[in-house]
Amino acid sequence: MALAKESTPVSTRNEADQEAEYRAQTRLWLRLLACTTLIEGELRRRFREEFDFTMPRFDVLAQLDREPSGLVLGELPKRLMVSAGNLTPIVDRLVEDGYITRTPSNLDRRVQIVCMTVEGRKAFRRMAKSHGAWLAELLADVPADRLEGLTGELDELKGAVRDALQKP
Amino acid sequence: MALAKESTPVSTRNEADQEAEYRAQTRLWLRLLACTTLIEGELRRRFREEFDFTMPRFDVLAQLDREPSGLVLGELPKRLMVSAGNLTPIVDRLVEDGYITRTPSNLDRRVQIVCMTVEGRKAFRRMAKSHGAWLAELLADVPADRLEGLTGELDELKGAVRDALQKP
DNA sequence: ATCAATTATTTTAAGTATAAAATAATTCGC
DNA sequence: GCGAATTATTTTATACTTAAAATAATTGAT
Repeated sequence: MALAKESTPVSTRNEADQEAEYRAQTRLWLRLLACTTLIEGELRRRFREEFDFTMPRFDVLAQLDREPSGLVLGELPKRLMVSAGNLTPIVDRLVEDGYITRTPSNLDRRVQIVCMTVEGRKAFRRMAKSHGAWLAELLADVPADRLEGLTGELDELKGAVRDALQKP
Repeated sequence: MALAKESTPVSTRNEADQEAEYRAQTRLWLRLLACTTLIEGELRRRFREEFDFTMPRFDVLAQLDREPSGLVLGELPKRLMVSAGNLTPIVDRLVEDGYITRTPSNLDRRVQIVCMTVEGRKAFRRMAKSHGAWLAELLADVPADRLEGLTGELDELKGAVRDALQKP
């Protein structure tokens, strides 16, 4: 019988193999986490220092920048993977600071529409430019051809995880 | 001095290339962030549901599990990338719940030594086993040979980012 | 038209993250 | 040994996350 290395049924695999895969999966997860926290921490720090802004605040502006006519408030939590309860004070403060406006819809008075102000748009563009430059600085040593490949692999990883979450 | 990196003189690269690399870098970062938050969110949720435990609490136990004779309290923030101020209540509660002990050192009474209790060790092993199984479930669709390659690439990415942070 | 069910949003509460300031103990030069 | 500097830890303050409960407006069935 041939020693099929791939797709061997789990029942016929010895414990050592199982353990090895466990370790490989854990290593992958730890690397992923390390890379993300490293970059995220630096971006967050710079946002705070340069603009007194947090990432969620920036993310809200980023969404609104793509919607010149504004966005239904309830759409933001869906797009940003942020809970609605958490969004409220963030939007409150963005309104207070003059970056966005919040007005009730005429069609459905439960719904509120948030829209970027002119100054908000200007401020966002400035921050987005810095954001891009910071990322370029942090990723400067990653060869351009590697960027694409890694992005694709992460895309597949995301799909695999999402599928696994769908199953049960 | 310009903000952007200049491994190739800017003058010889056209703006479109520059923009393309910016976009590729941003895409990579967004994928990285998406994968991590997806997995992290699921692990966090299960930890809470199954064990009423948070990731930082688990991480502290994971560190102590490798140190049978205990660990100087001040060592934990360094290893876990968690601030000392934040660690205090976490350790407080682990002590309160009987997972660990905290005793002043004889040699240096400023220093406290934290050590896992027998029950703490047992509880940790149980949780670690679940953690491994959850990860295996989430990463089940990632081919074994891809695991290694991706881990290696992320290692290089981490190194590149770390180098970039060192420079200034 | 009215009332229960649905949907949108806000509030509340407990926990965690981060940074800065405060407190406490120790070490080292003198 | 004494006292300033260092180091360890805690406290404080602000912000964010999450889930659950509360509030408010609208829809749909009768």
